[in-house]
Amino acid sequence: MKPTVMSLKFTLDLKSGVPFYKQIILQVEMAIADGRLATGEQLPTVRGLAVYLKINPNTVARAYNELEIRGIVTTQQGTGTFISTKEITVSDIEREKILIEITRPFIANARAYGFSLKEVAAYLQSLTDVKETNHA
Amino acid sequence: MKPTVMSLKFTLDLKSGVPFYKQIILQVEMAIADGRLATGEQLPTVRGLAVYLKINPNTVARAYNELEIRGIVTTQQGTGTFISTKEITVSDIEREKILIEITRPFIANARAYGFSLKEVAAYLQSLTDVKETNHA
DNA sequence: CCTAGTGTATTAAAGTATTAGTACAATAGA
DNA sequence: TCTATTGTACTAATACTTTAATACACTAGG
Repeated sequence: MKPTVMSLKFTLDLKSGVPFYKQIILQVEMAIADGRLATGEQLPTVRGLAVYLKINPNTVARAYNELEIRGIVTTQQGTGTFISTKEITVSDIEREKILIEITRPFIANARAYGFSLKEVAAYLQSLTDVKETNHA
Repeated sequence: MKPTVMSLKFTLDLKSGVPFYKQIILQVEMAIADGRLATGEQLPTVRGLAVYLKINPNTVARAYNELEIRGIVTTQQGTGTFISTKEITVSDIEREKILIEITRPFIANARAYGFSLKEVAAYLQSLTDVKETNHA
């Protein structure tokens, strides 16, 4: 059975200010993350989802395009859009870039509060010690 | 001696596509993170930096405003903009509370990007190793 | 009180992002 | 091949973002 739009429960928050295509991306990513969409499975068609959400097909297509750029889905004109069978792998360099990006403002903030880098690092380290006893 | 624009080496990349005000925010954050700007120190004045970068004062002001919203700087009309000094006279317990408060969203963010706590802690640790060789 | 220096508010121009309308193109299967 | 189904391209309308011009308001020091 083909995955239906309904089974994925797509919704749009019109008041959030978040662009429709970004909301779609987010919901696809979440559906993959919690297993509602498995690798190889077909996404709702561009038109099908567009009709269901009462938006233009191009908006859905844009979401799918960005997901393809990120390597999350594969699209085939005339056939459909599918969850990539490949693992989502960003390069180590890309990954480090992201880590730097999100860490920088945190460190700036911590220092603004009078914490030294060393102190913050030690705290983070102490947290890992705690967590390790819980699970993986 | 008041901190000068020159001593912080502000620059704008006109071709990057990154908004000027975001570039300024980034450079202030980095200056704090690596110790070139300490708590209590004054940032370049809105006008001073605007003239130096050949942009409108409002653009600098916008950067400073966002930094204030993030709690990184404090502005006083007629006086200047300063790196926040929120540290004073809090107990160790209060201090740890603050650290937990500011660390929690950071960890949440990092995990949302697929980084494990261990991984983040290790990265922070690696940063301290570098910085320690420089100064306090 | 005045003045030089500081940040702020208002408005407008230009660029960019977002979405939709419409038409086109590729694929699979009868 | 034919046709229904799939994604795509192009264009334009609208809203948002970014920056600047200009004028205003607060503060410290003489």
